[in-house]
Amino acid sequence: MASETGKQDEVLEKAREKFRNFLGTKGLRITNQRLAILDACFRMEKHFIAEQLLEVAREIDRSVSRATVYRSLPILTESGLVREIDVGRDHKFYMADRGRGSNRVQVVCVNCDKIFELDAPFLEWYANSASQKVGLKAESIRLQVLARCDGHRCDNCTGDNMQENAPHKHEH
Amino acid sequence: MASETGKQDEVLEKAREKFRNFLGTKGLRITNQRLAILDACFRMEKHFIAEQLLEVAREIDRSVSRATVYRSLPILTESGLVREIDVGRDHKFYMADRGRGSNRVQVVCVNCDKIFELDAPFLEWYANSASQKVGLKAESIRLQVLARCDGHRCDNCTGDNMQENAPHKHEH
DNA sequence: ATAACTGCAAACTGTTTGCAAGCGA
DNA sequence: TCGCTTGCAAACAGTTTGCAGTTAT
Repeated sequence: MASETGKQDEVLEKAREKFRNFLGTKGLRITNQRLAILDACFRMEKHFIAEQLLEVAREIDRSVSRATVYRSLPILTESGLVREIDVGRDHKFYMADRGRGSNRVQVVCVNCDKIFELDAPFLEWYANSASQKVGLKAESIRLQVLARCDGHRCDNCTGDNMQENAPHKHEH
Repeated sequence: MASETGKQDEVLEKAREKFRNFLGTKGLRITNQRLAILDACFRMEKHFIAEQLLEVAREIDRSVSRATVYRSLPILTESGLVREIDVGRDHKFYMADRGRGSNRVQVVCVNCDKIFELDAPFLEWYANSASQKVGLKAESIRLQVLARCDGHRCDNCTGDNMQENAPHKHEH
């Protein structure tokens, strides 16, 4: 448990440093609110929406406002520290990027709204291939499956939320 | 050209019939507005948004209102006559389903907002495989590539819109 | 010092909804 | 006739923005 916590701290420390660097490079200022929002992102184990982020960020710094959360999310996304995951539901989801990269499939349960993620290494190659076919240059890719737990509720519904994926290898 | 038009009429006639059947089966009523909206969908060559659909539907039946368009789209989608394509931009896009099925990739140009579509037959298999891994049952899948025309504008930007795809075979 | 940043509240945008009137079966 | 459908306008939800005060550099 101690080593777990230590590992998380290390991840957070790296993220903070990367964020400071990013802000510096871009000529943006390092503010308490931005740091609080970054920390909040990494406190979340799973995918989160802006409103939840606001809540957690406020636990860290009372002064954080909704507007600042919304203004910070694009910055965090651009810095690569946070991934935006739009599954076409009501809200956009976000998730701290803990180094898994973005070649992933999201399996979204339409019953419980939870998001599972799986690795899909072939995605990058595929994006390039498809873009080239129409004369464009790939920038990002998104592969999502809407699915449901037929009748019985899925593990995720009943138990707690382990949607923070299990990597798998099969890529055909 | 005559044969082209003839073919389109045939497609439309089939769509109307399918729609009538669907409505009947579901105990929904066949109204002029719903028929006008269906026709409008098939008048659009490319992807469209609700507002554009309203405009065209009104050319067919002056009385069609925005509310009815929004209320009809889910019905049309459920009937399989129209596909909903959410690319995570501001609007949702829709497109009449002319029998190509839904195993397709969308390549979205971030410069001109146009959507190219390509066949991706492996998608269905992949959706099932991924869903199974997390214990769910696949319902629909979505594969999208955001891309840009690096520097020069893409064919689609300059010319007219041929985003109504070119099928391709490569599926690895 | 000064330009970037912030919170607040109002504005926006696409979509949904309540309601009374209309109309298909 | 009966109740599903409709148009209208108001409501909604998530997000963005203008502004005046605050703060990092």
